[in-house]
Order: sequence, then structure tokens, then C-alpha cells
Amino acid sequence: MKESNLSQQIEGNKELLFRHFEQYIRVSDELKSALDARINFVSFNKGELVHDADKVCTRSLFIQKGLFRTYFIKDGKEISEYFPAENEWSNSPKSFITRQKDMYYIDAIENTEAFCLKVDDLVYLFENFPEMERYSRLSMGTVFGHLMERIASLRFTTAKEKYDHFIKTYQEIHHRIPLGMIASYLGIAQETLSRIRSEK
Amino acid sequence: MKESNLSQQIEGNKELLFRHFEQYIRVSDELKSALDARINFVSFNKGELVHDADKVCTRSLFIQKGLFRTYFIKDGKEISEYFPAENEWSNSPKSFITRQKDMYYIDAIENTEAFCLKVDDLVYLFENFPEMERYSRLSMGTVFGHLMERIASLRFTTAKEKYDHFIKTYQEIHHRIPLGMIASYLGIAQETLSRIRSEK
DNA sequence: AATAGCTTTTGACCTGCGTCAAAAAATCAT
DNA sequence: ATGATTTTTTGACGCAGGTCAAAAGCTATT
Repeated sequence: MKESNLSQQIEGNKELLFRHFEQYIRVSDELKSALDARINFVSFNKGELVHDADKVCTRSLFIQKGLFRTYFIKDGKEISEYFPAENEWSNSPKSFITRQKDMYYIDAIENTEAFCLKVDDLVYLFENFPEMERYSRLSMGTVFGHLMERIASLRFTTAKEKYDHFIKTYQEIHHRIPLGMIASYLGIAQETLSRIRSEK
Repeated sequence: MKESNLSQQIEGNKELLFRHFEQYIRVSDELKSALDARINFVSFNKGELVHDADKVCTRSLFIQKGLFRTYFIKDGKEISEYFPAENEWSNSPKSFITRQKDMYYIDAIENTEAFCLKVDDLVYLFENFPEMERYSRLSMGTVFGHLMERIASLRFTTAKEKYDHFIKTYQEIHHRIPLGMIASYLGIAQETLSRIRSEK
């Protein structure tokens, strides 16, 4: 993992992050500079481990370019939980919130550039900018909806329907994710997914 | 549905609700009276429809005593989504947040007493009590965790494992919910659930 | 460009659980 | 209580999709 704070290219791109916040709240100049002072740039190579389940997750990464995989190990196999991509936050949610270890690993499916915000800094922002609480509440609502939809699509559906639903929710991204990881995300055998794909 | 605002028994019981808030935030006297002025008591008979998917969900109910079922219709069948019980909020989440219709119905599995808070009043509280934003963010975090666990337990598990997980998450409540509703919640056939139960 | 190490595909086989149907048990309304 | 309705149980059967095994394709490394 490389770090860097310099470079006008990077400064300029924080706009992307501000724009993300602005989907939910108005971002004042004070908030902007508070964010600016606490967020720094990180990058990962393809295959690199971003977060280890052996550790407490103390930072949240907002992906500017690239793709991660959140996964856990069950019976020695890697089960994909979620694929965080551009303009999304990525962390081990429960670990990040409770400051305890949790089961999730995160690694990079592609070379990835991201903005890093540490828990302690986030806490500072919550304390000093109530609009950040609102941002958090509202953006969680969005994710919430996705989780509920996903739960609905896991029950009472055939493997093919699960895959179709996946294509819909990940339409921009699905071709960047290896088949095996998609299968474990959907809870179906990779052989089955391979067969589903071949008959189209 | 019967309404009422009087009665010392009811006033006294709002303490339950305040205590719930206090798990996440400090509840000042000002907040208490603001809540008190905006929350009123409602009750439902067993089987009664609490929320209709044909309407926008404009209120959130905090259950004091009783049990609801949140469900939707798929291929003419009622599929249980969730069973809100004592000390939990119940609404049609997406509808409540976006003020648009959504697919969920809610009805009462038992005679149920609840506190009712309307969206507009909640918005007022958010505007005037930033700690309510925090409460909302933190309590959503809890629910979030449950949803993720549930997603994990829907994939790669046998019908029996799904049922065992259900018993664990609903340990206080599972015996109050009819078998058929549990089966649709888990995404298994009720015949299968009946067989699982009989071999114990 | 050749070897090693993954990932995906194809084939054969088998079982958990869904579906359909009907009986038994429980709940409700008069 | 008694008949009507709803819910649960039991049985028979079939298939979607899991498992195991091996071949075929890819990717990366020296």
C-alpha cells in the first residue's frame, strides 16, 4: 500500500467525494476543509489484502477507481459478501462500528485508488458536524434498501434468477468480477453458474 | 384500530420507549417532552391490517406489547419478510423514507399495543434535535448487522440450518409465529419445515 | 515460449427439498 | 358444542442443482 498527500491531481479528485456527500447533505466550506484535512489517498495493487479479519477495522475507504471484494471464510472456502466499487465506501461494517474483530476480509480485485478516513476522524466529524450524522443516516438508508432487496432475491428463486438479479444490481461491474467469486456471492456452485452462462 | 391519549397507564409506559432511545443517546427533558407531544398510543387486534402496500407508509410504530408480521405477495403467496416484536420499530422502511409506495404489508399476529410516530413529526425531531439523527444512525447500525447475518445464513445452508438460525435470532418469539409464516420467512416449503420440526 | 498455477468448463451421478395431493389437527364463528 | 375454515402433517414422486473428477483455457513468471 502506497500513501501520498501531495499532487494536485489527487487534491482535485476529492471533489468526487464531496459530490458524493452532496447527494445527501449540503457540504459547507468548513466541512470541506475538515474532511480535506482528515482524508488521505491510498492505493492497492490487484490481489492485495486491504483488510484482514484478524484485525479491527479502523478505517473506511471511499473508492475512486477500482474494485474490492469483501469476503469471509466458511469451511475453508472464500465466500464473497459484497463488491465495493467506484463511489462507494468499503470497510468491515460491524468491526468498524464496534471496534471489535469481525469475520470479513477485503482485498482488491483490481488496482484500486481510494480515499481513507479513520474511525477516530469520523467520530470527530460526527461530534463537530451534525450534518455528518444526517449524511450517515441517509446513506445507510440507501444501503439498507439494497440489503433488503438482496434478501428477497435469495429466497424462492432459482439459480438463474439469482444470477439475473445480480447482473441487474451490478450492471456496470459484473464483467470485472471472476465467475467463482460471483457464484459464492450468490450462494450457488460455480459449476452451476458456468452452465447458466453457457446457455445464453 | 383504537386510539387514545389519556390514561396514566399509557403515559407511564412511554418510559419504555425513552429507555430504548437511551440505549443509544442521552434523552434530555426537552427531547422527552417533544417526543411525548408527538407520540400517541394505538392498538390492533390479531389479524388486523396495520399497513397496506397500496398506501404510502407515513408512520412508524414502536411495539410495546404484541407481534407484527411484515410481508409481501409473490405469485399470490404471502412471503414473510420480518417479525417486529416488543421494543422494536415497525414500518415499511423504503416507503416510510421515500414517501412512495412499496411492496410490504404489515399485519398483527397478536393483539398489539404500540406507540405511533408520524414521518412529519420525525422530520421535525430530526430538524430540532440532532441527537435524533445520531440515534437513528446508531440504531440502524444494529439492524444492519442483523440483515448481514441473515444474508449469510440464507446462502450455503440446508433448510435445517436456516431453521436453527431462525430459532437463535428469534429465541423469545419463535413459538408465537405460525409455521407457515416461518417457512416463507426462511425461503423453504412449509412441508419441509414441518418435517424438520418433527424429527427432534 | 515453456512451465506452473489458477480459473472455468464439461460430464456423470446423486440427494435435499420442492410440488402435488390428501388426511389429520387446530382454530374460529355461530 | 358443532360444523366450517385454516393450518399442519404425512406420503409419493421428480428435478434443480450440489458434489466429485478431470479436461480445457487463462495468466503470470522466469
